[in-house]
Amino acid sequence: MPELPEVETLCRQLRPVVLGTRVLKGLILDERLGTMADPGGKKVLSVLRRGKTIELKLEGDLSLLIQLRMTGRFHWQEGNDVPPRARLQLSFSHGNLFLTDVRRLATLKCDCEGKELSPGKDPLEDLDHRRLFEIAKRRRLPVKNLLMNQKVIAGIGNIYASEILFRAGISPLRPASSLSLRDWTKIIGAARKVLGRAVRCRGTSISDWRDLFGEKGEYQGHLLVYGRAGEACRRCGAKVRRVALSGRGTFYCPGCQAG
DNA sequence: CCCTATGTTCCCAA
DNA sequence: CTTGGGAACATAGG
Repeated sequence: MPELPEVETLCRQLRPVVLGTRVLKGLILDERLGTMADPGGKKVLSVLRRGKTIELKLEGDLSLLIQLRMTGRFHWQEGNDVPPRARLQLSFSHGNLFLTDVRRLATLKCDCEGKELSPGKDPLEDLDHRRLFEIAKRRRLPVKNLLMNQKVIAGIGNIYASEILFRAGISPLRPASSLSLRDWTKIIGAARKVLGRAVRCRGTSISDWRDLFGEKGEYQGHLLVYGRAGEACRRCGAKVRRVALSGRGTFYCPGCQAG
């Protein structure tokens, strides 16, 4: 479920809660998650977002890298009740951090080497239209698929890709190679606007996304095309269309995104 | 039974 | 070797 704004929301909420405090105990509750070096007794040094990955850096060069994938969620609970579908528990003196996950697709990687991750560029920081143009000019895949390539841009998923392209006025079906430098400038501007606002709204809760404290986000009220197939475009009144690209629902307005 | 679902990775064909 | 698409992963809901 979580894309950049949802993961960023979790990181921002986690920091004041766990930064500088000590993990008392770490428990893997679902074997499928894999193994983890014992985080017991270690202080949380930083909480970082890299694309859609959350990195908890602990003392002793121990990093926990968590990808929530489709249905992974973090919960902070002051009591010791284990929520349903819990897969990971980190206990602190003042509460517990749980990872729950209905579909069990989330992953945990434990890195004791202190290695740095190298995902794509972050759309809220170092995105450069010239670089994207160079990457795109030899690619024939639809521009939406390139936007969702985490090695190119880290953090954009299926919901925000449609929203960003709508705001940029560019059809998601266009081959990446057909975009001009100016098109990429528009996309970067739209991405910053959409993602920035979504972060301030604490994400999009159209089905089951909830933040660290179980609260819904508010960006679902700002969606202009995602999930609106057959409804009138809020900008031009044309019917919003849904097509499938690589099996993913893709929404756009044929009026506003003709080119 | 069918299809859909906010993600990533593996496999295969071009 | 690269590119891009589909299946798989696992589960729920319409």
